[in-house]
Amino acid sequence: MEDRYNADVCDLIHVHEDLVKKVRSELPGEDTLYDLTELFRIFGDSTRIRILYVLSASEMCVCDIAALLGMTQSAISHQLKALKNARLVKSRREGKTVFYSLADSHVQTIIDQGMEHVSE
Amino acid sequence: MEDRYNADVCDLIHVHEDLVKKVRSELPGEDTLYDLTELFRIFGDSTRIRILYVLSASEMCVCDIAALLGMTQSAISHQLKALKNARLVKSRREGKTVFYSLADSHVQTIIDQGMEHVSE
DNA sequence: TGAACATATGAACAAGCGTTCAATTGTTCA
DNA sequence: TGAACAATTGAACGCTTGTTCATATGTTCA
Repeated sequence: MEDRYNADVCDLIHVHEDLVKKVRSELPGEDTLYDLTELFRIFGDSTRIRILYVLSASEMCVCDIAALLGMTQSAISHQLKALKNARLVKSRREGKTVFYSLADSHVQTIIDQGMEHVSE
Repeated sequence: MEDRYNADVCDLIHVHEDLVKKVRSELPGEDTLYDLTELFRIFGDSTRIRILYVLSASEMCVCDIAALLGMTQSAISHQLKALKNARLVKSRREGKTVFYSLADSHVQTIIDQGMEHVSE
């Protein structure tokens, strides 16, 4: 918006101007930032985390996941859609049944890192 | 709740009983699951992600962060509190100023993994 | 084709969350 | 001490979001 980045906020600038420029230039773009935030937002729900955990053990159909987690089929289906939009799970239809599984290895890695953090 | 895990949901069980037992036993406990979800929920906001990005470049005071991101001091302070509760940032007071920085290396790792996922 | 099952979808409601605004706490220095 | 600045805090307001309920789509098999 403005040139002097903090003209109307701080009286004193604590960081060096060149550092500010560096940070500014290294900040990811709007859309990348949006994607990244959206990704973590998807992880930030216990139902979805539970689903991911279950799928890390085995591919599974909607109904089995619902049963395993003690939730309605509809709720699980809605969340699976969100997980699929975020490309965290993929699906495969076999007759009437749709099997879901983890999309790639990043999912497991991210969860594992999170677990490491919380269990310190 | 019940013994037969899907008595009232599916007509047909698609996964093996022993697998179900295995998944059930491997599911983290309630409180661990809560902590993990909470951690990712904190990452799932663009303001907080931006703050973490900024702090990955350098420790910085509240006012500088607010200026850099073009937001109010109050908004940033509220989010810093959330980040601190999640042990993602730490703070250090120097006179009137409070400097914030990333708490440990997990933060960077988790963000990096997320970035890898979204930029595929 | 039609009944039965599995999944998906849309609308609606309640709960949770981020920002703002106003006020307070904490610190420095004249 | 009191004025000035930095940061924190609490209440309130909109907006988002997860679940439920009802309904629709898709598939199989008699």
